[in-house]
Amino acid sequence: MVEQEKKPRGFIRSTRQRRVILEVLRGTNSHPTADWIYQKVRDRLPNISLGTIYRNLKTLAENGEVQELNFGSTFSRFDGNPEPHYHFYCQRCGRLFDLFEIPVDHDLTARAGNATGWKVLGHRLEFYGLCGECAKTEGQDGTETGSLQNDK
Amino acid sequence: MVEQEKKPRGFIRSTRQRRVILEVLRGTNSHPTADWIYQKVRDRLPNISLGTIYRNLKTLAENGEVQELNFGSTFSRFDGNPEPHYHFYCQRCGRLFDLFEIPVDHDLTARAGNATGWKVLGHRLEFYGLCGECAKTEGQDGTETGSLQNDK
DNA sequence: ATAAATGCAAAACTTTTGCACCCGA
DNA sequence: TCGGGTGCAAAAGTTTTGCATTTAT
Repeated sequence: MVEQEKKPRGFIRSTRQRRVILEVLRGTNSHPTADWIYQKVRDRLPNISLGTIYRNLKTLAENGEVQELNFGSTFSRFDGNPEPHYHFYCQRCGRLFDLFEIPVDHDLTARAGNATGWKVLGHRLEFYGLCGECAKTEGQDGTETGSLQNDK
Repeated sequence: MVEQEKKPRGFIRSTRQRRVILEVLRGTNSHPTADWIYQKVRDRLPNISLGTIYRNLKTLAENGEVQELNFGSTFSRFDGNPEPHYHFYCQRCGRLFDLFEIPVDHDLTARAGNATGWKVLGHRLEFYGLCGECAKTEGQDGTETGSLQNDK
């Protein structure tokens, strides 16, 4: 039950559902959940099913069109930007931000390979703390940012 | 339903269940799942319930006794070593290894704070690829490399 | 034509929770 | 004593899957 490596499909069809899912995901930088994407896509394709959302997100991730992120939660979030980059997670409001300011350090991957002798292909890096908005209100209750946290 | 910041409890009791869970987790470097821990603990406490495992793992994590890891899967793995360190995930066999060879770079956290102006408290870093054993047998069973987003 | 993709619903899995009872400090 | 902890079972939340049907190529 551990998630293994995934192999890209031979060829993948261009379906209306797949196209809309990709457009929705490319059109936000909020790193949404599958269910959030489902709700958005339903505005344009009312009959789409949640299973199709999941199947397509998996296919798109396997083909490098989107990224699946599994930081600090029981559910996945998706990133429409397939380019490797780092993230920042606000542990107060729960939002996930791109952190383009720190460039991806490919040397780090190489160093890990040299240090272990293994085939290290890449790395994932996520920062955490309080985002600008939440840092301002630090010390206050913290449950009052509820409107922001539910991206789903 | 995004996981928020957790505040340590005032004081936590030392119960038989909590003690055994911690011993089991400290006694392995395999970064096990809650269910694996449950099976192990049951050898010594046959009546323990899975709910108690989860409640204690959460409490222990909140108090800095263990770490919860959420890399690349829908379920959590736990690390009995509370000291910050990096990990390596083998995408072939699914095992998660400690990577003590690369020391934690606290400067990275500081750089992210400077770059964003936010309150960056730390970071999580995980490498992925093929471990020594799996690299040897690469290409044997149709499990291809390169499906995940590699560094370029 | 035919293999991939979809919709629907059920199932699988992981994790949380309500509640009565128990136990450690 | 008494509030935290436990066991049990049910529920919640996320993701996967079987199957008949549709659709892209």
